[in-house]
Amino acid sequence: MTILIIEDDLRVAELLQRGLEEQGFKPTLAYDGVSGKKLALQNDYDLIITDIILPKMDGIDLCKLIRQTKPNMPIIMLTALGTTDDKIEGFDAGADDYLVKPFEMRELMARIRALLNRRANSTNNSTVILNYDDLEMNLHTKMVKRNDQDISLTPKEFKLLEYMLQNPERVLSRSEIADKVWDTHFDTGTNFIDVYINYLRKKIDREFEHKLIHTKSGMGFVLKREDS
Amino acid sequence: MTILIIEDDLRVAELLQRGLEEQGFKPTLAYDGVSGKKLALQNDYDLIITDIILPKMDGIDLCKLIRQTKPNMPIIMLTALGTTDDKIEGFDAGADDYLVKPFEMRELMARIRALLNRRANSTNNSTVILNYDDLEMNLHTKMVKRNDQDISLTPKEFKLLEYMLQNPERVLSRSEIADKVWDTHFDTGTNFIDVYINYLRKKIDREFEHKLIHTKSGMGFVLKREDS
DNA sequence: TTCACTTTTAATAATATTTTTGACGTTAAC
DNA sequence: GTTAACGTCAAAAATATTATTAAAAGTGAA
Repeated sequence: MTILIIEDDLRVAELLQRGLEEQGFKPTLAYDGVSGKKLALQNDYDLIITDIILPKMDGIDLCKLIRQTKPNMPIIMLTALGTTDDKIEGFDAGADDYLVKPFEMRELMARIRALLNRRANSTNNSTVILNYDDLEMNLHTKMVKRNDQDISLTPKEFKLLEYMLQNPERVLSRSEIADKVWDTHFDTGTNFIDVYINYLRKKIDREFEHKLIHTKSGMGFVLKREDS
Repeated sequence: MTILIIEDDLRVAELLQRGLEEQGFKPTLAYDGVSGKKLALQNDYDLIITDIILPKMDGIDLCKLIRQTKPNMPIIMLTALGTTDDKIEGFDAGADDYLVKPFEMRELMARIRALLNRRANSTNNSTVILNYDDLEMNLHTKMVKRNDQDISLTPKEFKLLEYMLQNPERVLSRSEIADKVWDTHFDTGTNFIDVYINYLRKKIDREFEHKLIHTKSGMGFVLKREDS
């Protein structure tokens, strides 16, 4: 979960950054309205936290601008301006929540969670994602990641890994793989499956501490967490 | 817009009722948790405002119960309990917002509007400007910019890029592109999509350091930030 | 109609992927 | 321990896919 923090007070910014990191979020900092706007429009954050009083462009205008292109972006205003008029101005600009400084970090976290939960529920997630350990395959976008790192696969590699992810922790024999991934029922006499397993290992396991693809000698291959 | 108010303090309940009616909402009142629950589950309100301290069933349990069957129902907690722990308990129960008494009616109204707007926005998408990285497309003026530099596209180029901007970071197959951009369901046997991708690359990527259009051999094309 | 521009087609060059091969390392049964 | 069978992996060969042109065909405004 990535969060953009737009805040010119360094002390507050760093406090927020640390707090969010502790909760497992990935915060990015911007110190003025213009660079905040640029970051907000050019990247896909899950949430934006902005101060109102900022150099170059204030949080109200910034919020309106972001709303034009990203009407669903969750935005929290976090500011010292605490009158009801200030709050109404913030909400009218398109803020989803408004918190007055000084605030308690725990309350901010609760409000962030409430906002993100709502979005997770409302967006119709029809994308199919296959998961195993820190390996992730999105069948809709055709993207594969391990530990949040993009991995590019060729079509055959993709299809093989897809089959393994559909059958995790199960030993898949060569003939079964040939059947399901290559649609071929006869042995061509070559070891093309071994070669492809090797390609996958290079891309998926080589750079990582714990391996996911294991050989069961005489039987086939398994996608599995630990060696056994 | 119908709103359910669950509040046992008659004075507050009537104040809310009057205030909401003035703003054009149609409020319904419940004076204890059990009847509030019954109303909430049997009717389709647009929003629920509930106190925490209530006869028969408290607002926390009530909120959890409603969430089980109506995960997207906007719920605001409005209560005298103002510690951070109270707020966190409220949000954890599934509240979308939490306001401490005494409150200003105008702030409550602003928060109600923010909550309802967000729901309205999440259903109908009326974005005028499409963004990805430093690429920007204005559907209204038909202007395309990269890094603030104007780019002129032909109608087909524009439609293709629009489709890619609507599906960033997703591999789009040729047949899908043919479907959505050319409205053709059959393979003409020619490589017109490749030609158009090439046109787009010339205008959008050629002069820039980091490329945005990438080929996934055997799969299709992606609009994406870094190479992978 | 002509002109300027856009779209489509098609041929060829450039890349990428898939398959085969074979040398070498491991493993497990005897 | 020896020795087949099995597994690994780099590289070559065979295919398949994609990029780049240029030219032909279509389109709409003056």
